[in-house]
Amino acid sequence: MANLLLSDSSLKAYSRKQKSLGLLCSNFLRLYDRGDVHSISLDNAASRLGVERRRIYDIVNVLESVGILCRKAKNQYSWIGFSGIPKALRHLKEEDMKGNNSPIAAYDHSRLIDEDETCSDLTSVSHESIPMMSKSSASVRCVASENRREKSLALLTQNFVKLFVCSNAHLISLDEAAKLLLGDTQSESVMRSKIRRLYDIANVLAAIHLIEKTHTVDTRKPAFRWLGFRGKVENCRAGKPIPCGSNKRTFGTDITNINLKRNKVVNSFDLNKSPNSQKHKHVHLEGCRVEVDLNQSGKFERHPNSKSFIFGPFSPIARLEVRASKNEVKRVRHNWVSLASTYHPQYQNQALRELFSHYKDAWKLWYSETVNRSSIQIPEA
DNA sequence: GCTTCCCGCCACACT
DNA sequence: AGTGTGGCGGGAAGC
Repeated sequence: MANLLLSDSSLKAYSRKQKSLGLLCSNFLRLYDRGDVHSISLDNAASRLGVERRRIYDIVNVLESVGILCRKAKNQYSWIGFSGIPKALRHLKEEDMKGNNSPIAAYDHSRLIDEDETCSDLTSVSHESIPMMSKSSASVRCVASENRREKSLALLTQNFVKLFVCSNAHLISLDEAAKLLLGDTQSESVMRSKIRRLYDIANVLAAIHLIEKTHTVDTRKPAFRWLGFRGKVENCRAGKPIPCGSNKRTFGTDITNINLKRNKVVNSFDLNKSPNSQKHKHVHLEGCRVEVDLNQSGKFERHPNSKSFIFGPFSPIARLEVRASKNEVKRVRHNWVSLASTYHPQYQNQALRELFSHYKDAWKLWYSETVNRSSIQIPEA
């Protein structure tokens, strides 16, 4: 089926870019993000987009995880749209607050939704789903199913999104995300395989502008920046051109990726703002890869021993955001405390639990020795 | 040479 | 048993 694309005479050589998951996702959205679409057939989507079903599964699993779609039945999905994202994100956050961090708790609701569900309220559906899961957990089949679910792209997506929405971090490197989500003691090949999945997820999330792919400032390692949902609904609606400033292709009428290139160099996320205002946006984002300028603002003092801490993915980097107001700085501090207090991922392997525990301890220490001017206490896990 | 990620095999789940 | 779903990793494009 995908070869239909290649049969086009205008396409001389194979190009991976033209078949990317991100591009396919954009076209998928363009196809279905219309007012009159309520139900989506995977077969229909695959044939209209000129790809194999397998690729559609990747997309719908990620989109469903962020509330854009909802599985209705075999081969059938309900279209919720971008308006479903805030609710889904809120749910993930609430779920995290309640301590439902385990991969199992972060259920795959696609399996559990009754066919009669309207999916109009993803949150309520989700909360119903969790107890259903535990009730049936005794069965062998469910154990096997859970095992599979633990590895699912949907769950990985949710946990990936949680890294941002539950910690208020807004820049996480690929390495860090992989370690947090997948563990760092597994074999090289397992890790490599899982990182492939992170790329898959990132490409879809980037296509809906929830994140953008970027690099860490210091090491130039690949990283993901959280753009969040705010203001994205209109800009992301399929069919609307991506404004200037982005090197992403603008989508014309061709829904099947032919002759269209993806450019991952620059993803404009704030499409109507100048570069300067984007800088400012970092402050306004609930961002915690804390772009709070310790050196220039003078609001924090760097502890002489702080360099000895290994903070892991949520390191309080020393780069400062000059324009951060006192309240913002205070809020950021509080966010970090909240992170340490509420983020208790249920890692399966001991080493990863220890790793996270180490990060957390390092953070507590750093916080208490350098910035703790308040009486906020970090409860024990 | 390393990173990124498309592709499709095939195991598992569902009907 | 047939079909749907999706984990997984090989390997090639891209850089």
